[in-house]
Amino acid sequence: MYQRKIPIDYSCGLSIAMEVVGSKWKFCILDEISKGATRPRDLVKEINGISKRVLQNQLKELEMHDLLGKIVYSEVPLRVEYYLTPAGETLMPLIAAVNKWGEGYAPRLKEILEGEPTTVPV
Amino acid sequence: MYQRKIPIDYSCGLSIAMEVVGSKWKFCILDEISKGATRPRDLVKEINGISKRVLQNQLKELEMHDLLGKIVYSEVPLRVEYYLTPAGETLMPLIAAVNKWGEGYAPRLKEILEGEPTTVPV
DNA sequence: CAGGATCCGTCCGGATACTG
DNA sequence: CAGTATCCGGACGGATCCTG
Repeated sequence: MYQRKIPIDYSCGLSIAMEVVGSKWKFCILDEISKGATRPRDLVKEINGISKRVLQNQLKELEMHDLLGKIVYSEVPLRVEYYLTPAGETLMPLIAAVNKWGEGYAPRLKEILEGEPTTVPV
Repeated sequence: MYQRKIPIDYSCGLSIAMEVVGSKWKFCILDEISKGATRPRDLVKEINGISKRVLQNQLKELEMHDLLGKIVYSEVPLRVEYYLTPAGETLMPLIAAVNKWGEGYAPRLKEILEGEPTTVPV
């Protein structure tokens, strides 16, 4: 199993939050699930650039942290649906805020990454 | 240099945000700087578990993304101070919200990680 | 389809040493 | 003190195969 090098600082909200949702994908996953993409297959399809394997890991962690729940339908082929737990729901306003911030920041990032092509390249 | 596997989706706020602040340490760094720990040495001291090397990387990225600015005083020994840019300031409400969420979630995480020791161990 | 296991290359990050 | 470079072991993640 995974062993932390340093113990969690329960007194620091940021540490806690980063421990639980501080990864590149979790907000996206929670967001997509809230929008109705409840099955792993759909999530892989909807989330830009995530692989099946990484998704599975993230889902497992989110479930372990009680942010996601899971229903297994014993059908053939197998069907599984994830849903937001009450704890997961509490993240939605945060995710919305982060999303909004990102939208506002987008032009700046674009400028930074693509530079100012003031002169037309030959 | 660093080459993305997949192009950034500028239309998705979450993608943008994760690209820029989606790492374990950046919120902590910005938070500490806003609290007055402006020098790298202080940041290493204040931030639980970060190494000098990783800090330098994160500072460089934050500066590159225009969330942090930097003043170099030509003293001996050298002194450098980082500060929040206006763009960096726009993150503060978000960081506060994340921090607050983490505080609220802390008890649950503790319960999950440390289990329920209902019976007293010998 | 969900998801676990394995192989294996890549990259991250700690330790260390050096410069201005 | 701040910042960069190098070495190097370990973790991460893609590709693939297999099961229920």
